[in-house]
Amino acid sequence: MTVTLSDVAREAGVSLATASRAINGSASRTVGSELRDRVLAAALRLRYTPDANAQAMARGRTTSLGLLVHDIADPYFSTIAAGVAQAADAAGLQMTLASSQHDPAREVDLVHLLRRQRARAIIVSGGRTDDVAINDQLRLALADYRATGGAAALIGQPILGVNTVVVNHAQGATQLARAMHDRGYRRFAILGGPEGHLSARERREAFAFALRERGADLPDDATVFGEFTHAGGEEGMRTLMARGPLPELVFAVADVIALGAMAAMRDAGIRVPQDVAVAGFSDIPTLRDVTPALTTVRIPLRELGVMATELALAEPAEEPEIRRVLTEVVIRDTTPHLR
Amino acid sequence: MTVTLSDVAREAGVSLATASRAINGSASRTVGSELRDRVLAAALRLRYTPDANAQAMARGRTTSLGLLVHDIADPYFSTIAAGVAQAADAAGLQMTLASSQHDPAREVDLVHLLRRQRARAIIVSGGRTDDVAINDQLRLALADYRATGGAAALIGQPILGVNTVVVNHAQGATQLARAMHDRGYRRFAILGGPEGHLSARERREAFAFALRERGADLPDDATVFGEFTHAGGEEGMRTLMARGPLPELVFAVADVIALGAMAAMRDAGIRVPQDVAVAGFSDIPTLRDVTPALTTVRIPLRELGVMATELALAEPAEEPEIRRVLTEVVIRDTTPHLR
DNA sequence: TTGTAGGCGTTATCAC
DNA sequence: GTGATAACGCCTACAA
Repeated sequence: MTVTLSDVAREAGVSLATASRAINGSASRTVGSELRDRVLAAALRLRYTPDANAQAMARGRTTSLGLLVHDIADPYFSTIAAGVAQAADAAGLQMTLASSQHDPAREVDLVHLLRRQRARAIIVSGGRTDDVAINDQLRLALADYRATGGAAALIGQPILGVNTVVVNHAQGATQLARAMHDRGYRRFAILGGPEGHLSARERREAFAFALRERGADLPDDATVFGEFTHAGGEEGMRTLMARGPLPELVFAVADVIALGAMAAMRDAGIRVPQDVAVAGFSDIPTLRDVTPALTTVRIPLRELGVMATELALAEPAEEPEIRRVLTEVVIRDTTPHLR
Repeated sequence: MTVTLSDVAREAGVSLATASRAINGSASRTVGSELRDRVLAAALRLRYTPDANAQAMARGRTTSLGLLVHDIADPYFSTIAAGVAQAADAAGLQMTLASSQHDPAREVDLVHLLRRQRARAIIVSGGRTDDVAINDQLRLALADYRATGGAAALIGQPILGVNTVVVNHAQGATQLARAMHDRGYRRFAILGGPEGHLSARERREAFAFALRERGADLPDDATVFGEFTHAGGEEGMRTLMARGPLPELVFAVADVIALGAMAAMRDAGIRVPQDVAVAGFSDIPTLRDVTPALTTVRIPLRELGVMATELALAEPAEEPEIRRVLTEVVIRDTTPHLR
């Protein structure tokens, strides 16, 4: 049914070894041009394709790179994925994309799965939570993977002894808080995402700290927790609206959350920014189509994917390598000067 | 370095065969519970993971499914990908995502690549063009793939003798044209995407035909061609604006194009819908965050991915199976009643 | 139920 | 430069 290299060798009248070398161009050995042409012609005639699995076994390594995301339909991840795809392609690797659907346990399973496939590298792009047990499992799974020759990189928190692209959320959130305070905002609410989500926590805590430093009003219940999704933003905003007097500005720890909040306000007839100002985090590409244009903190998402890929593929060093990425406040139309 | 099944067998004091059966649960043979426990314990102790490549070779099939897209960062494709990921997961398959970056030739290469990997199934989700040579190559590549036991499905045009999910673009475009005419629009322009892109062509021709049937004004140069991207929409709209009197309504053959057009108009100070009405096609999830809300023709994208996966994995029949999907006009705020 | 042995398609190590 | 042949890690008749 399937044409194998032996078939090609027989058809070309050469040995299996020669056929292999002709088609694959061995490292040291070289094949005479006449035989090589005969082999290539035979391969073409028989419509032969090498079996990547067999090659993987014989060579002891594959050519695929695994990318773990929380949700591929989320522009945050699909943008990172585009970066990874680009870098992987440049490195001659195929990308295997696995989605954990926001389930940390599933993420661990997926690392194991990728290890079974003997993927050349694994990139974990979704943020971690403060669940110690799960983090240990993930750390262990990655350690096993690396112990057997796998290369790994994370995007997010460097808590696992693996090469990591660390995004400086606190810096961006701090700058954002100050900029908003400078614009005259004093009463805030925060759509904080999941309580245990580390990046979300970093963003909201830095934001809150910077505000309090300025003496702004930020009661403890100013933060509403919820899912790291559009729906989570809608729901959080509805909670805020039901509560009574609206804040002057709502800081959502992620753009998708901010967009959900804006949708909820639209439905409720609340105007942005006239009635409430809004700021997000990440600067997903979607924002270019949103009006009023959303103020946010820019993370270079696509570059994140590229960097993580490079980091994963880099020569393994003693110490896990950490690459830090700065964030940048981008002020747009949802946060005009207030007074 | 890597722990193999033989190691586990030795550690457990059983034969290779028994270890294999214990860990994998063979079809017919069953393993005594005592031995099984011993094997499982040994595997755990040694942190053994089966080698998927070796299994693939021995079994003659893999557990991965390839998805081809034009651009993973495009919400159209990432939504389809989410559907495929979900269905693939339900079928116990891993998804390998490959992006052709809108290059049809690359798409053909990727099919070959996936064939090398012996992927269990391939789904080609990007629309085809009218390039006969490329289409032949793709057809041939898929035929080769299927001849060696691969399962394939397309989303788009059924021109390749493969199971296909066919979207009825013409129907949606026709209904849209009529609905817009009913609302009083008479002067139109079309942002038509790439000239040779089949889905785009279907949409714009059906739209134009339905309009002319109603006697609406649609000069030949009413259609501006361009890339199937946001940037393509911006550029097309700029061309339209430079041309002189604006049409009453701009029909973009894809939402991303429409969004690009709206961005260009925003920059130019042209108001939607007061100055120009806009309609798109696809109903990508992004639209929920766009204001004014974009009128469009809904394609059930996520379901498309699920259906294509099912179609690919379905029992191979005599005839290639065609599943037709209807589209539905969704009128929103960018196209109010005109007169 | 358990073990033995051959085979899956390539690559790589040796001789020649 | 070319050709046998032994791995690679696992599965699965077949035999016991």
